[in-house]
Amino acid sequence: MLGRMTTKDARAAGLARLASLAADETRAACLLALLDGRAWTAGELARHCRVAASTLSEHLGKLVAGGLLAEERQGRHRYVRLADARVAQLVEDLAAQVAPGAAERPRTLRQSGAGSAMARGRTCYDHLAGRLGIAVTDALTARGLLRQDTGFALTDAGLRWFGAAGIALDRPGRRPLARACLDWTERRPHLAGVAGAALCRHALDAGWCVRIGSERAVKVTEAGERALSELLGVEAAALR
Amino acid sequence: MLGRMTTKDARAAGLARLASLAADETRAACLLALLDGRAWTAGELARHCRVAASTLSEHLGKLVAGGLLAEERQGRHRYVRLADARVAQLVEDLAAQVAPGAAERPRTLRQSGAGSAMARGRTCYDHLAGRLGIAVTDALTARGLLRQDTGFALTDAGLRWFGAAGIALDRPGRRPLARACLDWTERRPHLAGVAGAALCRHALDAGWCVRIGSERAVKVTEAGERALSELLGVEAAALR
DNA sequence: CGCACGCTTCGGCCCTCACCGAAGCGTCCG
DNA sequence: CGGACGCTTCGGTGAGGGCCGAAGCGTGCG
Repeated sequence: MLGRMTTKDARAAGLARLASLAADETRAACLLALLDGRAWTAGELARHCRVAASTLSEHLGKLVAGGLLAEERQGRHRYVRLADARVAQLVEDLAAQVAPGAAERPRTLRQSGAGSAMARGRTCYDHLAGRLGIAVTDALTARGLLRQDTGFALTDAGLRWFGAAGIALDRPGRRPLARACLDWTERRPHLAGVAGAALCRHALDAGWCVRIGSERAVKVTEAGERALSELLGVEAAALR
Repeated sequence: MLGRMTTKDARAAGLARLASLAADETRAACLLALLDGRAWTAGELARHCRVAASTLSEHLGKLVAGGLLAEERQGRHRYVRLADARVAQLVEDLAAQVAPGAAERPRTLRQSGAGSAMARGRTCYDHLAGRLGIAVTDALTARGLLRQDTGFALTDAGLRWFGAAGIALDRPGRRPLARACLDWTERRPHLAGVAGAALCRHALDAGWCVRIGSERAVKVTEAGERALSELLGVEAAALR
């Protein structure tokens, strides 16, 4: 491997370097944990992964150097989060690829309890997932606001719906307005991209749903059930 | 890491195992080479990667066992190809993530020659890429056949266009009809998914373009220029 | 039939890297 | 100001894995 570098070699080396960041179980656990879109401290991640703080510190160094994580120092804390939506999508895609067959197996009661809260509704980086995310996506599709049969895009009626609901769709950079994200509990695509993020933010801001516990799970409020029913015709039963 | 397995640990372990398949430079080079969508023999890949046949044999074993590659034995040859479109998309996504900034650098004349043929037109697994792929995608968009502003989906007019052109859009399984694939030379999305694959196959079958050399590059024929101009209004200048 | 060829298996080498505990550094609080 | 706390650096250890050449096995050609 000592020959002069060709373009092809450089691409392969870059790909290998990127993949190696996720090729360690502890770093993979960090990436999955950070998929909730929030910033974690190094200590929280160390406890979550059950490794020494020193070990995790080295992992964070690599993930930050590799561009997958962004860090923010506050006092004696080191907060890290996924660098951007691109990275989040990549981790999601990788996790979705591995999921087939691995996710469903008997769990203990306590875990299945937490699991079912996650399955009901959760955030996936910056948008809604779980049965909640699917229900919203399906409702948008059924009402002709989102088109899934020929790809994945909002319709003109969909654009108007977001406007009427008072949900602004700012477009920063080249991020797509609507994108499909494979839901790993439901095994079906839910709405991601700018529209998914705006909808999730609005749902949290307007009190349609609230975060429960310190994890990614969210719970739909009564006001949220009313709003989703009125605006999208979502059945309350689809959220349980 | 000896505690009882939780669901979370299993997900992280699976993600790490998947990523580790691409975390080696030789295996990464194999995956990138196989992105042309064709089947390579083990020996071809070994020469391509400049490693001993025995080394490459072990790599292929891991990639096949990991589900990334499908193999087919014919006589004393072992042909391998990417397992399916999902895997191809994953490799593309990973490669696109690493590309920013790494792809453009001065090359030798010979390499830049090969590079410019690749940049003009090539296959990306099973669809068209390079300036050719972008030109087609842009033409579809300009004619209102493909919608990119609110996501990525064919329009009803687009569905009719495929029908009128005699290009069948069979939908095997859950693969999306239209999907955006980031072009690593043009840095913009081109058409992938069922429609992209059907269009590419039709272009090759109808002689709109032909493969040149033994690599991924393709060349638009005169008949292809006429057809693309008539059917989509693609300017010949956009293909050079 | 026998040799050439493509691929695989095996043994051994060496490098990489995840892990830990101890020690050090900076921040925050009492 | 001193101690608790969060994080980082460092040295050492051990496991894993990529690499090769040699040898083995099966296929296909002359």
